[in-house]
Amino acid sequence: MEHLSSVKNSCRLLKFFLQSPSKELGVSDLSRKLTLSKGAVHKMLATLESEGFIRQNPATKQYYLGYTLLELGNQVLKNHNLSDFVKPYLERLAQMSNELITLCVKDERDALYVDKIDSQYPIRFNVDMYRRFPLYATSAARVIFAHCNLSLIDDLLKEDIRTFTPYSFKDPEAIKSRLLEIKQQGYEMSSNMRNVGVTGIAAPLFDANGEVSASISIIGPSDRMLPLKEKLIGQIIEVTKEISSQLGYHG
Amino acid sequence: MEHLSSVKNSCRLLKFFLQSPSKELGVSDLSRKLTLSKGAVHKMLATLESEGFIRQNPATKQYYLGYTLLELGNQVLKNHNLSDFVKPYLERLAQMSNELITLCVKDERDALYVDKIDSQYPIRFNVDMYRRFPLYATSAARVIFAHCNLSLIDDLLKEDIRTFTPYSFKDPEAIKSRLLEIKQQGYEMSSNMRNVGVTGIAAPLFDANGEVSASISIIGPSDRMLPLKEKLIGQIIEVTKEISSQLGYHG
DNA sequence: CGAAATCGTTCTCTAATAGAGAACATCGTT
DNA sequence: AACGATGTTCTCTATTAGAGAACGATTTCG
Repeated sequence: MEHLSSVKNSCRLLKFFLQSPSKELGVSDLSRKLTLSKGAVHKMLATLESEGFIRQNPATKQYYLGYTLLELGNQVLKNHNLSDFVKPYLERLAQMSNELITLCVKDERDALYVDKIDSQYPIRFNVDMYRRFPLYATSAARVIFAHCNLSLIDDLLKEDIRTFTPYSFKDPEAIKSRLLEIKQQGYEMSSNMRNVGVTGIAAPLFDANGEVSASISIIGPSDRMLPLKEKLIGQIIEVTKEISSQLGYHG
Repeated sequence: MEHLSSVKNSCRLLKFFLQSPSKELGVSDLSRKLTLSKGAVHKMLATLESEGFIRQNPATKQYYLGYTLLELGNQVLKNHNLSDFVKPYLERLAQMSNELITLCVKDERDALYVDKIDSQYPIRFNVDMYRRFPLYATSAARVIFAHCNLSLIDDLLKEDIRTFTPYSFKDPEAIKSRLLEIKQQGYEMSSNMRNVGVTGIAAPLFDANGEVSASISIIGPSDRMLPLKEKLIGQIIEVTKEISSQLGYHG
């Protein structure tokens, strides 16, 4: 099955803005990074601009992401029924713990947070919403990862492991055995993996088919989280079980 | 200048999800609506799926917008400095009026709300964020429209006027003369144009070049807004003048 | 229950074009 | 003034985009 090359390259172009530190990018820069000719990149940009996906700064002649992408991104959120369904449960957890509560979903080989309720503490942890990260990187992601096919797990762990702190997993085998643990005990708790001094507790959401494609987590400073860990683990398991059964899961 | 046809068609395909009532669309449906062959649409969808812009529901075989678009849309918001800059002023207006405050921007021939602060009243008006609408449709948009080139104005008013209520403008000449009024008095106030029983008051933001590409508005139920209109007009003009001068405008 | 319609997918084929590369115009810098 | 960077425009051909037909699998309906 062949893909449309120019479409694929345009998608790569747009996504390049996600990993670029500057919000405006030039033709030459893009052509180098994407290893495409300047002419080709220019034609792609012109086409994307005509559809509102890209705009050009008249002053700098450089290009930036257009509002049409904002419209489309918002549509993705609107389509996402799970958030609406889960929201009341997140709020309940937030009230019980007063820490950051997140809803995390899987997308192919990545995970991302699609909803959250912030803690009310003056010192609180914050997550980047709507940004991809590896399935092994955070508690919320790992608890989903643990329920994935073994083939996906092996496949992903074959690649280079991205570490975020000195305490992050870096050995594929260590991750794999942790995933087994997670699956057995039904939740995941970890500290310092993604951010030093931060502890996350996460539990999976099962849908009617018994599949796990989302998770809920409580995240906060370790000094507040660890003393309450038994209580928090109990709460998150209770709530996620209730959601799963509401989703039609009989496990 | 030729555009890349497959890229253009893929953009059209993605945008079609914005105007579709259902969040999942099939190949046949899309091919009919876009007047493209099923084979071509299928190839586009497969390519977009490989880049995370589209996903397929295995159960229904239909397609829906992917999380990558959420990432990109979020990036657009992050890049948008104006919101950060303007936010404190919006909050000030919100405190003063306790009605919905919006930040509206122009994008080509459309306008969209990119930021807002909700009213605290139990009965309050709400706007769709990040959705395009015509430059003549709302107070917030018209106050921007009034400062556009005459060529753009004439161009846009040549097309069919979309009306939203029985009170919406539908005559191009009426709109044009209203735009002159707006430009002269420096603000716009209107009722029932977009939603019956709703009144909006809007004033433009001038940048350092004296251009208007954004506006701020106060929107609420007419029965609360109208008795206070002098006060509200004064407040919004005061605040927008302050923002404009902070943006480097000396007018 | 079986026929017919509709679906998504795959295939073939050629007219159309995507993309490399060179040339050009316009900057700001040295 | 010359240079190096940019964005833009051009030419040209190997590639491919997209129409249309055919496929198997579902679903619909008589």
